[in-house]
Amino acid sequence: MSDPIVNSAQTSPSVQSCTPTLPGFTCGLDATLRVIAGKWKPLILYFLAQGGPTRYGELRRAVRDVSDKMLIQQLKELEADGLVKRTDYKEVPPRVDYSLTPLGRSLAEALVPLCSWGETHVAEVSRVFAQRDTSNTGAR
Amino acid sequence: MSDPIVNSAQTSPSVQSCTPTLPGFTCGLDATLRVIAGKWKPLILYFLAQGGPTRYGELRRAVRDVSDKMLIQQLKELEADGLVKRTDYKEVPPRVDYSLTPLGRSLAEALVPLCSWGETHVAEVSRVFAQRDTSNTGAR
DNA sequence: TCTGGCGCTTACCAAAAGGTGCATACTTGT
DNA sequence: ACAAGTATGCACCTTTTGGTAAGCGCCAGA
Repeated sequence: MSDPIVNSAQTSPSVQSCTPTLPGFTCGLDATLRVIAGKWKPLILYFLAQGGPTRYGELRRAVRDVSDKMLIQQLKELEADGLVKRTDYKEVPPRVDYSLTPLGRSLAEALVPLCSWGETHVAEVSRVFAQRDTSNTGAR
Repeated sequence: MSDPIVNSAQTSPSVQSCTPTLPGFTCGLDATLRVIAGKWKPLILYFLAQGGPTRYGELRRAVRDVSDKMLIQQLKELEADGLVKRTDYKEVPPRVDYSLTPLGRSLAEALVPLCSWGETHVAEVSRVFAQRDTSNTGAR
């Protein structure tokens, strides 16, 4: 029963700030991930962060390839989770817009590095995907 | 100073750095998200970033609730995508460990803000989930 | 009048994601 | 001898996710 794991930790140069025990989550990242789980949520948050209050239709066109069903659904969840605020101007042709709550805004800000990473490494990412597609004919 | 975010009061567009048109992606965030899609990938990356080279079993125990199938699968993808490196010491009782490539490390670093966000807002997040659970008996 | 847009809902389905459990080849501890 | 651990693979099956298509009430423009 002696511990066979000999972790020769050689001072990780960077990245180290995850509090070990949170109530219910393995770490802060875990908690965050559960909130932004969903194919479009990060994109929605990010878009709203950039554009300010946005009408449904605009959002729909901005987040490419999203369907009404999905967009509405994710927006509802984000709203229920207190990340976005829905404003319904009770007008004749429906008019509604969505904006970030302070909490949502803070999350959106935490997403910025991911966006930057993506921009910086588009080349690698593209290569990766090209490979994924050509390397097989059915799996995945 | 390195912080691009100018968090002013409100109604002002903070968060703005997403290059409008990338080849194939709607923006950098989109690209990133496709790479880290998968329930456990961010957690795996993050954990590896903290612990340095890690053996399979350790990882397995660290990322709570993950099954062998899933862990292996995601590790393979991460490896194929050039984010992690697998080292197989061809030993008698199998011994393998995983570590981040430079690319993987850079991504892991971009995840740090998300982790911090989660830590900072555990309270809110917990509330959200409690609500999700109690607010219904079948939907969602 | 017919068409189309607005914001949103619903029913129905296909695909993907993920879980369980068994198997492997070999070794070490009991 | 036997259970257990090590790193994976595989088959089977359930759950979740997401997409399609249709439609609704209302009004403006052709």
